Amino acid sequence: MANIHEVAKQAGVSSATVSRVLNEAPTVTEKTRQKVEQAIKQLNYEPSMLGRNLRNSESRLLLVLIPNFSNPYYTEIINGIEDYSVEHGYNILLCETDSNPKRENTFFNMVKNKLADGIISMDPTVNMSKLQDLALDHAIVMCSEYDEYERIPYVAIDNEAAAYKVMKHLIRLGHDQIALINSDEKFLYARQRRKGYERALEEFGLPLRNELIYNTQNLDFQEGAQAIRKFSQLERNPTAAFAVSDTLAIGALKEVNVRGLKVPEDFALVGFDNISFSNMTNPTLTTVAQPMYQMGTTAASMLIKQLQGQEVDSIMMDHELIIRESTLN
Amino acid sequence: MANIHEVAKQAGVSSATVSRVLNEAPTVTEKTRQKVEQAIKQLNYEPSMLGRNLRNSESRLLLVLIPNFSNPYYTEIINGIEDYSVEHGYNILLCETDSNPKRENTFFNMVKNKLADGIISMDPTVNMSKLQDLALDHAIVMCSEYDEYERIPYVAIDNEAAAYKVMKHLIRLGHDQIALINSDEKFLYARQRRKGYERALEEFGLPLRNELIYNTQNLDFQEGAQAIRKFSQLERNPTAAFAVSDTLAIGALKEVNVRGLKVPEDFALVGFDNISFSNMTNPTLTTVAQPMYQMGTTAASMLIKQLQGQEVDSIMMDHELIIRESTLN
DNA sequence: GTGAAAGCGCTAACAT
DNA sequence: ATGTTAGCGCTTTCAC
Repeated sequence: MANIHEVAKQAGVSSATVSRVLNEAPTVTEKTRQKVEQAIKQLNYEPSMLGRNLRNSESRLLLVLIPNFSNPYYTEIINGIEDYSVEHGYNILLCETDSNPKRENTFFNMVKNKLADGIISMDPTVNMSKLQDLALDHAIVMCSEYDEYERIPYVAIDNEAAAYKVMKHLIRLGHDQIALINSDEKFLYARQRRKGYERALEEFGLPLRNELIYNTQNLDFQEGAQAIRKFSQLERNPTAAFAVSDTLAIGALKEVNVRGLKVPEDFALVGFDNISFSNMTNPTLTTVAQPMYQMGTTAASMLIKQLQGQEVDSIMMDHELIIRESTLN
Repeated sequence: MANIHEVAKQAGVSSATVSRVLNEAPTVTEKTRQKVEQAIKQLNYEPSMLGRNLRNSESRLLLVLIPNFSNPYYTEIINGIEDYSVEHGYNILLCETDSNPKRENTFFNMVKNKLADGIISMDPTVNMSKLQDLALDHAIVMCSEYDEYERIPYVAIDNEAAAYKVMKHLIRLGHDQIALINSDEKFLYARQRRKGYERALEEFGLPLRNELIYNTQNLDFQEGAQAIRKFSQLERNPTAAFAVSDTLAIGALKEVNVRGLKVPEDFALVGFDNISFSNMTNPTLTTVAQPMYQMGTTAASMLIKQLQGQEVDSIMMDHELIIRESTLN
């Protein structure tokens, strides 16, 4: 592969001029530009990003941290990030951390190493203090999950309000024994959704029964099914459940079906995230939708603004309760 | 952020020595090494990959091309690629082409530009001739979908044999009106699976009815549902369908349910890919499993071997028919 | 309007 | 065992 000097030689100009043509500098004569462009074609030349990046000390690469590729929740957000970034001359590198600190470190180092310009973290398991250190002299944005102390700008939804809205919906349908299938409460969103759950109970004068709250290890289908099995051992069974993830709700739905109960007649179910499968289950699943694509574009725009030296503020996005068959009355 | 020279100065050595320490060269005295390591700590130094990569003219970054993030089919393969790559000192960049030639070009250029070392393409819509051009002087491997003319090494399964196996299973259950929900036959895998479908019909003496073959635009749920609607208008309805993707099968299942037919009693259904959700549907879905994770590690190992200058051969992996509720008799 | 030359941060060949 | 030096490919200041 030819380099800039060979092109310069071929065109009978200096490498500086070739560089000017590449960067569309306005000072180049039309004639020179044509000579250079011809040489570029002839030699099939492609400028090396590596050289350019080293010189400019930027890589135009953005890192997107997610715990794993398997959760469909992230796909639309990623689409938003990708579209916005590409449109603004950045590429994104999707980084699966597997909640593995070592792996996470690799990605942090890429930023320190100048191999990437900034990070959008959607990983709830991220090492917050390390991320904050990094944020001291690098562009960082959080998406969905965020820093409670607000030292890193984020885009997210009001999880407590969303959970409250779900509960209100179920309570209005007449349910008074509503289970919560929550993820590990080390995650901020889990704590927030639980808060919304509890606030609704309180406001509607329903008792809080701790045995109706099940905390899962992860968001796999199996965990949702496991929650239902656990609840079935109670003396007084719940008649509805709010799962903080569609994947959990789908696993729960499966188990409820297996047990011969009818949804929504015998048991009502609500998920969270509005993943595409949630509309394919039988019955279809009531869930909370976040404006995922828009969250993605917003996060990307915040990051790129940071890279341009601007200050950015955190943003709360709207959410929406989507009522489907699993909670019809 | 400090550079290698400042570290050298701080440690009272030359930058070459610092480089030696960084690269664990065996010729450095223990004493010198300690001095250097201390200086590195003091200055909080991180070597710049950019400088290193430029010098070594490699980026240790691998591109993985997929048409879109939304298809869960790819996740396990990607996990395999990622694990193997990271273990061998490479990072992967997940590239969504959206079947968009412009986007695709961006990624090809990254390889030409030395921003990435090689490509694993899982995109059936990839521009094969451009990819072949690139393969002339760059490391390329295909996964799942491949080059019919075998100019680019691939890892894949025997699609025709898999389709044949599915059909044999359905025929043995007594079905003689079996529909095929196929994707666009511009894709090699679609042509191969159709071939298996037709071969089975022929070998078991069943007539080929063209109206029982529905070609979809994409693999969305809706297309699967649409296929069922189309079949329902026929005078003689099929009693079973083989969908070349679980997503299509799940959409079809939904529509069959909506129409009040029972699966598998009234209608049998088989998918392809064994995505995790295929075991969560009601009834669970019979499908064909590919050794996805292993396909990923294999593809990555082939690519890295290429980068090391070795010749590699294409590999056919095994597949397995997983019989679940949707085809019980 | 264009060229010469320095330098981004690193590594490797060569010299000591 | 360590230092000196050149150069990977590019951009940009400074001359002209």
